[in-house]
Amino acid sequence: MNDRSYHHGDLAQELRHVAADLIAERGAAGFSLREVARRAGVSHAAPAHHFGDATGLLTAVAIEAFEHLRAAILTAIDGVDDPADRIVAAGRAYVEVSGSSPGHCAVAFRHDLVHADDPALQEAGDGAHGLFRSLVQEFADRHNPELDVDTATRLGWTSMQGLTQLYPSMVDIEKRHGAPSFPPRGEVAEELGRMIVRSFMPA
Amino acid sequence: MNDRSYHHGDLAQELRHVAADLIAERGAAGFSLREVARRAGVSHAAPAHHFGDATGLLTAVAIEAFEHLRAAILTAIDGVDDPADRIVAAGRAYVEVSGSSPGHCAVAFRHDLVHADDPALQEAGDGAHGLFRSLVQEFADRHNPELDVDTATRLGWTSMQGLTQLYPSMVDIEKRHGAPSFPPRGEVAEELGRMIVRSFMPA
DNA sequence: AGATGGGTCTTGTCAGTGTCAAGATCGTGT
DNA sequence: ACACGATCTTGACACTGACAAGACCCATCT
Repeated sequence: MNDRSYHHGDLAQELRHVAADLIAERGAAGFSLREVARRAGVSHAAPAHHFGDATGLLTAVAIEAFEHLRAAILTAIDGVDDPADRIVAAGRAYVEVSGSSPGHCAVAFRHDLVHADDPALQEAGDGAHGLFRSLVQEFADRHNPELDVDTATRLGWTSMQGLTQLYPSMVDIEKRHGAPSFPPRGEVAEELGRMIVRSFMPA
Repeated sequence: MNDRSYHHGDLAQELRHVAADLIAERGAAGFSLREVARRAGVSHAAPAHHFGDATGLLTAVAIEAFEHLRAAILTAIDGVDDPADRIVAAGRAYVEVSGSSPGHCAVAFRHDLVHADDPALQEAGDGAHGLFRSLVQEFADRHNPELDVDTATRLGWTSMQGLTQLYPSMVDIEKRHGAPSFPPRGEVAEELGRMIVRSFMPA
C-alpha cells in the first residue's frame, strides 16, 4: 500500500487506467508506452512485465471496454420491462459509455492495436454482443416472432457503434451548416434507437 | 515521365496511393512515413515537401476517401428511381468502398490522425454527407413529409459507418458462435438498408 | 535464522521513427 | 546564359518499442 515501495501494489491496474486516460487525451495515435510509464511513475520497461508489449496493454484496455459496456447496459435495462424500451436504453447506455470512457472505446474494435485472438478479449466481446442480442431476442419473442434476430442485432449494434465514432464529426458538420446546438450523445442515441425499434415491428 | 529522373513526376499522388496501401496492409497503427517513402523509392524526407508532416499526408488520404465515397454513391444511384432504392443503393456503395479502399476509409474519421480543421477535408466530408442527406430528403418529399430528415440521415450514416468498422469483428464473433458462413459486406449493408428505409415510412 | 527462488522493477542498449536544417539537383523563365 | 524556385537528399536530433541484464523485494522452505 506504500506509494514509495519498490513494488507498486497494483501496477497493472494503474497502467490500464493511465493508458485509457492518455488515449482519451491524445487519441489512439498519441498513445505511447513510455508516456504511460512516466505518468505511472515507473521505468519505461515496467509495463512489459505485466502486458508483454504495447499491444498487450491495449488489449487489456479493450477488455475493460467491453466489460464497461456490458455493465452499463445491464444497469440501464434494470427495472425496464418492455423489450422495446430495454433495447433503446441499452443503445443509449452503449453510446454514453463512449462519452464517459472514450479511451477505452477508442481501442475496442481496433484490430491493428490489440491482440484480436486473445481469448479473454474474445470472451469479453462475446459477452457484450451476446447481451445485446438477447435483448433483441426478447423483443422478437414478445412483439414479432418473424423478426430476423441476427440482422436486427447487426442494425442496432452497427448504428450505435457508428454513432460513437461519428459523433464528433457529426457535430462539426452540422454546426458548419447552421445547426446552432447539437443534442448530446445520449439523446441522439435515443432518437436512433426509437427508429430502429420501429423497424423491428411487424410490417 | 522517366522513372529514374530526379523529379518524380507526380510524387504526391504516388505517396497517397502507397500510404493507402500500407494502411490497408498493416492498419493505421502500422503506418510509417519512412516506409511510405521507401516504397515510393524516395528519401525519407521527400514527403514533407508535399504534405508538411505525416498528419498532412493522412489528411490527403482522408480527402480521397470522401471523394471515393461520393463518387461511389453517385454511380450506385445512377438510374435508380425510387428514393427508397436509392438510399439502399447508396448505403451499399458506402460499405463496399470500405472493402475496396480499406486504407482510405481507415483514416477518414480519425480526428487524431488528420488535420480535422483542414478546409479541403471539411469540404470533402460535407460533400459526401450532403449527398447522403439529399437522398433522405428526396425520400421524405416523396414518401413521408413528416420524416425528421436530420435524424433519419444520422441513422443511415451511423449504421453504414458502424458496419464498415465492425464487419471484421462481426464475422469473428458470429463464426465463433457457429454461423458457417457470413454474408459479404454489400449484402449485410443491403439488409440493414432495407430495415432502415422501412423505419422512414409513416407510422 | 538464513538461504533460495520467483516475481517485480530498473538500467542500458539498439534499431526504427518523425521532424528539422542544410545542401544538392533539376527545370523554367528572363 | 543565368538566376531562381521547386523538388529531392543527406545528416542530425529526440523520441519510441523491444530486448537483455541486473537490482530489489517478498514468500517459502529447511
